[in-house]
Amino acid sequence: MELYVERGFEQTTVAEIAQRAGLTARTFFRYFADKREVLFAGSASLQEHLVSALEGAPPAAPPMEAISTALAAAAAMLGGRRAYSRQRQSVIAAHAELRERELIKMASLSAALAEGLRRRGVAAADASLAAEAGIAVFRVSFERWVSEPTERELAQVMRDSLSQLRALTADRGPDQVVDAASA
Amino acid sequence: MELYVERGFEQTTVAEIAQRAGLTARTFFRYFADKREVLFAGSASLQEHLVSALEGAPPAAPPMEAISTALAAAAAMLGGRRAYSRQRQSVIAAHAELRERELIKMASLSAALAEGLRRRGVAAADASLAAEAGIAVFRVSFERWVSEPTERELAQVMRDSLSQLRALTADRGPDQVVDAASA
DNA sequence: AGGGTGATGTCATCAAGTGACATTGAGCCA
DNA sequence: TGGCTCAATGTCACTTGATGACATCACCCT
Repeated sequence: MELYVERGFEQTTVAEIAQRAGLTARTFFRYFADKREVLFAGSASLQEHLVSALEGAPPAAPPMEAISTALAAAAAMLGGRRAYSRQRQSVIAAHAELRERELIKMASLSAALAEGLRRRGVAAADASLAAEAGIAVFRVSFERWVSEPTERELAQVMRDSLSQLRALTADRGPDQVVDAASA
Repeated sequence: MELYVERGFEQTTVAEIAQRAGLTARTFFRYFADKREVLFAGSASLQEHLVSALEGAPPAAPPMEAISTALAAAAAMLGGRRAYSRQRQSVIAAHAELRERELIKMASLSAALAEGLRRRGVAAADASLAAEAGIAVFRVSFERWVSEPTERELAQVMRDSLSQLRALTADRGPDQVVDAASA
């Protein structure tokens, strides 16, 4: 991480990372599948937390409410380290390869949430859609949280984004409003 | 594509691809930034189509309606080649590196849609959220369309998924229903 | 003490990707 | 016709990422 910040991701070689850690490049690859993975080491534990939060939601809660519980757990894990998150995010944002890796982690998160929902008895179709929507909220919220100058809490940003999504999907425009009124 | 199907993505080398095309590896890299990009050559044109469909939506249409128009355009482009889409999808699904690339293409699509919405006068926050939600619908729909045995049209799957998302986000569970009734 | 076990190092090798420069060939113009 | 230009392609050399095979070393257990 030090090296990535100092000289950029592409400009730092695995040999250098290993050297600074007092190890060999070969050893590096025994701990990290590739050069990018260093920045995503914590993502597995984040995923576990989200899933277990999902499991802890009231059984009667509808899918998006359960997702909201999971998002709150995410906020609790990440919300305390805004400075670090900013630094990490700026490294990732600067390199397409890293953004790719981040996206696949998000996709994995989405899949895990969908599976968690299915275990709660949610229909498969609803589950993946709700999970995708939840991840969309996560992504947008996190980005806002690190980039906004205001010091709004991550959990709050997430709640706001979710209700914003609700409003957006509910808004079917003038035509549909007329239809609904005449129905 | 032939080689990727024949022997898998990792097992085929750029030298082999170039040889089958009657070229040199060096020349391959003049056409494709990397080995993965071959499978995503058409994505730029897909993105252009979606954005111009978005621009063509009625100015008064709310964000998600405009997004829905763009999704219809996507369905029109892709809906006719289910067999090819299946083959391509199976190659991509089998390799994490390819899924990464696909995800970043989707993210690029999302960013383009968000920008298109902003040009329509949608607030930035709404725009990115609506775009993300739209891409979520796209992703889920496409996956269903290639994997379902039924021969439902892609456009239809997309419409169904979108209204499903509407229902999911609207469902706030028993508590909120009571609140709403007492309000 | 001796032996197993896990972490690390060493070496060799392959494939991805890139920069610098040479070659070819098609079209064009005086 | 002869020569020029320009784009596409080839050739070569090199760096780096990544992996397999095998050697070593330190430590723990009995």
